[in-house]
Amino acid sequence: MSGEHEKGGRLSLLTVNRLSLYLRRLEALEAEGIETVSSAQLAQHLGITDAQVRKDLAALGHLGYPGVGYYPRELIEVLRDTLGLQGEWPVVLIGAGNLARALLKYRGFGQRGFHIVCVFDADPAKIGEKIDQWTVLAMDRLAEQVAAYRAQLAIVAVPASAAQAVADALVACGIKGILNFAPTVLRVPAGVHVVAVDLAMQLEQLAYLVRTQTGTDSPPD
Amino acid sequence: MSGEHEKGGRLSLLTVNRLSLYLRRLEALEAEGIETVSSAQLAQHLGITDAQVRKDLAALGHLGYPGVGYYPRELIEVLRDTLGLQGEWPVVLIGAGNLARALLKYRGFGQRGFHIVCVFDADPAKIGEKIDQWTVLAMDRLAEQVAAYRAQLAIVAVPASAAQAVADALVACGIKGILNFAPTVLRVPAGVHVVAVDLAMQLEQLAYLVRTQTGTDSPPD
DNA sequence: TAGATTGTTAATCGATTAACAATC
DNA sequence: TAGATTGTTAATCGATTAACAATC
Repeated sequence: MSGEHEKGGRLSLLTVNRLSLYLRRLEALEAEGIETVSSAQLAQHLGITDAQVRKDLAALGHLGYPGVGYYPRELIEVLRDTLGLQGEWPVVLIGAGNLARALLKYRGFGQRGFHIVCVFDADPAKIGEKIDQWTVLAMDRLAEQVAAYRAQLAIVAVPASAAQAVADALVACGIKGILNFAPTVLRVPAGVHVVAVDLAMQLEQLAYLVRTQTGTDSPPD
Repeated sequence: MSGEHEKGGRLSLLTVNRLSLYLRRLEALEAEGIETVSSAQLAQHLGITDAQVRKDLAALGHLGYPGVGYYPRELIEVLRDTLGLQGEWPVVLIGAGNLARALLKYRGFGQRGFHIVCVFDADPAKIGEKIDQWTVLAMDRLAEQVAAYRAQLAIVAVPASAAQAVADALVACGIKGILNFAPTVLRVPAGVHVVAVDLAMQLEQLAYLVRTQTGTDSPPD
């Protein structure tokens, strides 16, 4: 219905991530009532080159107007379409610990059409517990719920020691994408995707940047 | 004292991230009592090529033994040194909402020498509140605490609308690295580093992967 | 010695940028 | 028309991989 001759799933993940950032910025601009925006303006906001912005957007079609720029309203539509954000995505959450609870309350997912439909935990003490609108379910009800909601995405927020077994169970249920918060590498078969959010690794990266640029040779103290 | 002729701060961030993953794997191997490991074994675990592993590790010195492999014990030492994990890193946390609380309880940071030394929030209702060992402080005490702990790193876990002002305050205090959880692009001066953990973006990336590989053209329902 | 594995080179691959004709 | 800005090409830059001599 929309985006007839899309340019396929050929976008690199680096590009896809930038598209997410463009989308967010464009939504803010539209909310401000801005009518047009140039590649140079978008680029400056994100701290990248204008050529990069044009190349990324040109991959989605002829969306810009020479001499004018881009219309946020039009671009938002195409970006949502490209990123698959026009529909709703049911997501199952595995884990009911501190991080999982924070993710349940995070508003950012819902804004993008991602809805956590149920929460699971292996700990018998947590089963049946109410967290806002959710009730923690036992792991043996995973397959049934994934099927009922036709969920393709899962968030794994369990300890590293349990993560691989959880991933195996998710794959067995037909889950196709896993957002993994456990600090471990998950092995999944081809056709299943894992995106890792590795908090300690990110902090290590930051520490490396600071330590190697500051000129200070070691952390203080 | 350690790592005399280090090969400098020339490592790309992609490499640094892989070093973090090698380190974690090597620690697990050492705990299992494994004496040697080859680049091929490390590569298989991470799903990358053995040439990549050797190239990454060769950048840190001649650490491998032809015909033998690498000794986890030795490599761990060098990796910790390279990543700046030999000392302790005091970190200030801005925000005392759900995500911030989850981060306070996250054990993974402490294992790597990152310690959250204090927590700040702008909401007067939260000031003085006790969260485990921490007491939520007012933002006007930021400069004093950053100086007292000689903190160089900060974690920003506040709403997007407040994030830039928080970043500005952190920069003014001399913070050199910011781990940003707010879904917004932070502008900071040269010499200050930002690493973004953008949860919605990561989920969008996953949705893109699933949608473009499954053959399904749109999310279910 | 034979077998295993490294470190490194050269080749490949992919992503970014500069530049500019085409367009409005 | 003059000015602004796109889409795209070619050049550049950087990261990954294959291959293999050197090493133990």
